[in-house]
Amino acid sequence: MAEWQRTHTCGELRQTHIGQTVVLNGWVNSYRAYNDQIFVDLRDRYGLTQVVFEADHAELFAAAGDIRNEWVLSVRGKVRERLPGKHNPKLATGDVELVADQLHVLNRCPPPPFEVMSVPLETGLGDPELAGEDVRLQYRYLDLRRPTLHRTLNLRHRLNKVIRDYLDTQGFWEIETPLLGRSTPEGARDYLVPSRLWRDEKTGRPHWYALPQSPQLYKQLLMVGGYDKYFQIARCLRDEDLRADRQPEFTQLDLEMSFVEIDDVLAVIEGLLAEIFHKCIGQTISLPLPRLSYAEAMRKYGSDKPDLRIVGMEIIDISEWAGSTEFRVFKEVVAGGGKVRALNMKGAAQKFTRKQLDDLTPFVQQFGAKGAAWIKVETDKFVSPIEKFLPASTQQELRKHVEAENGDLLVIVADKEEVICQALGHLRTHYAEYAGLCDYSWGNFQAAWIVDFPSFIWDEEEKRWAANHHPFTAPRDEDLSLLESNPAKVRAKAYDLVINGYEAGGGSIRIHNPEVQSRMFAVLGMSPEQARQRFGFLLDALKYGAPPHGGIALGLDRLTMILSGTTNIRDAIAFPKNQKARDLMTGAPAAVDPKQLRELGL
RNA sequence: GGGGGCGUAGCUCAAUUGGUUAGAGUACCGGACUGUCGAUCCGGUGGUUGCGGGUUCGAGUCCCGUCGCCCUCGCCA
Repeated sequence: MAEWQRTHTCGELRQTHIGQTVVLNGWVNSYRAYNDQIFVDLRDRYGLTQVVFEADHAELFAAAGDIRNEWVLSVRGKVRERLPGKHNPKLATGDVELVADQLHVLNRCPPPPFEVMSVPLETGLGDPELAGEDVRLQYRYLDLRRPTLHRTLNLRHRLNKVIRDYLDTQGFWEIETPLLGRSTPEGARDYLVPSRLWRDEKTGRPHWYALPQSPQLYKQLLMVGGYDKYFQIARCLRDEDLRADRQPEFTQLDLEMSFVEIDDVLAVIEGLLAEIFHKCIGQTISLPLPRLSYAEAMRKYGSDKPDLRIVGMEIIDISEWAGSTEFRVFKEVVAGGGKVRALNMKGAAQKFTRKQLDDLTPFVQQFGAKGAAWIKVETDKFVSPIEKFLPASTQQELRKHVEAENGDLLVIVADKEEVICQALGHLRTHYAEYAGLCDYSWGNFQAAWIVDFPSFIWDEEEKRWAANHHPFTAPRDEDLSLLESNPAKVRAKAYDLVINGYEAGGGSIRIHNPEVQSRMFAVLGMSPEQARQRFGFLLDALKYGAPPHGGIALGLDRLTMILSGTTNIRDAIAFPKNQKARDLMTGAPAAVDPKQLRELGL
């Protein structure tokens, strides 16, 4: 071992080490210089240790005077107990300090573009004056030194390990699938990779691989291949616009099982989740998770990924009541086939000023609604701009129907059903915290399954039915007969895992019957020839004895984000891209050498 | 592609109604200091107010354009 190499980490030294000569390696977190002594806090992945340089060691002391933040040091010295009253309870190593007798500067560091220095996690003070995210992304290797990111990536490591260990005990095999595949239509935009060896004979242009949006097709083929319990921690790529919880490349736990129905898949994932919560963050979750139908989620929460941390803020259909009132706006919407629904914010009436109530209308207009009516419910009356249209008996009926109590605030939107869901759903999440009807503190995890999704949604642009999940998702057996006659009513054997308002995963039971698969393509307006051209290999495979099968994929970046308590997916990824899909550190995407392009025929 | 927010010192921010030489904290440089620990105290360096144009006696501030970053709608089976 080289003399500069560490014998201990910076989070390790305790009173039991007093008197020992040790070597620490690490980065300078901060330094405090006096006439006759210099304190340096040395930081590594494991913690922070105070190093003291004393003036009686003249040469060493002079060298230590040059030390600046983020230098990489090796310090040898003797561990000693701190002076009485000088112990630092904020540090795990705060009872001791290292008195230096030898210093190796392993590397210097210019003043960094932003301050990395961080107070230890155990102080709970967090990172002071965190620099802007774009600067931190440009110097990601510096940002990664912060203990917060160390902690998140450690959590992510444990998540991966727990998944592998648990699924192994359940008999799953981890199998890799190709990154270079064939572009298939439907779904997200592909990232394409040109082939150097193959090109189109007519145009001379290269043929293309597509990077996987998910290993969907391969995992179904593995089922046909007899690998009845498969999983993979797989990178997926989609060339679509980004969000706070979406990256162009992301990681999924991809999983598939044969000879199963919905309950079998959900049971495996519930077992895995319990293990994850227990082993990654020391929490217990109660099983089984609640299941909500898509229809119910939309009706009560206006969303297929409701945040169930919000309580006392449900949407209630009041169409029947509204249609019978003398208020023209309501009557006309109901007569025209629309709906009227109210969001009841329990006990929130007094929190909203007149201005804030007036601002509800522009808020819902973002989602296509014409306006929002509000009612402050008081013991003996309604306070509302539409109060004059509602005689006392009518008010009484509404009060009873929505179970309104003194102090509740009702927000009413009359429109097409989708518009109401959008408007009131967003209203619910947007105002929950202000209305005091949610607990967003870390540790409150509300998970649920959303089931019974519709198989199809109408694509207005293309004037055809489109697969809501994907075209291989099996319809519920009892809905098969509606496939041709009433596609809108067909429910899929699909399920989403929703945690705290995020879609953490989703999957389905697949179609294993070629005849059903053909009918499915027909509904989607795809001719047998088209289907054959696009998915021929899968259709062939289904013919050659495909077992009934189904699976799920969990978004591990999102899961890490949720478990670590951040709302930014970039905080859960070591080297993320920004909102325009750029890597600010490497500068990707970038132009390439024309020679490379010529080789590819581009 | 649409909507919103932001852009001032290396970093985090301030700057009254459009009005004097654009300030502070931190980092950096120099000095002081016998135990600090997000050290403290004194002094100093540091600015094309993202960029371009316009209005005005006068623009960090108002207008137009443009670039960048964030949030969001569309999009993401």
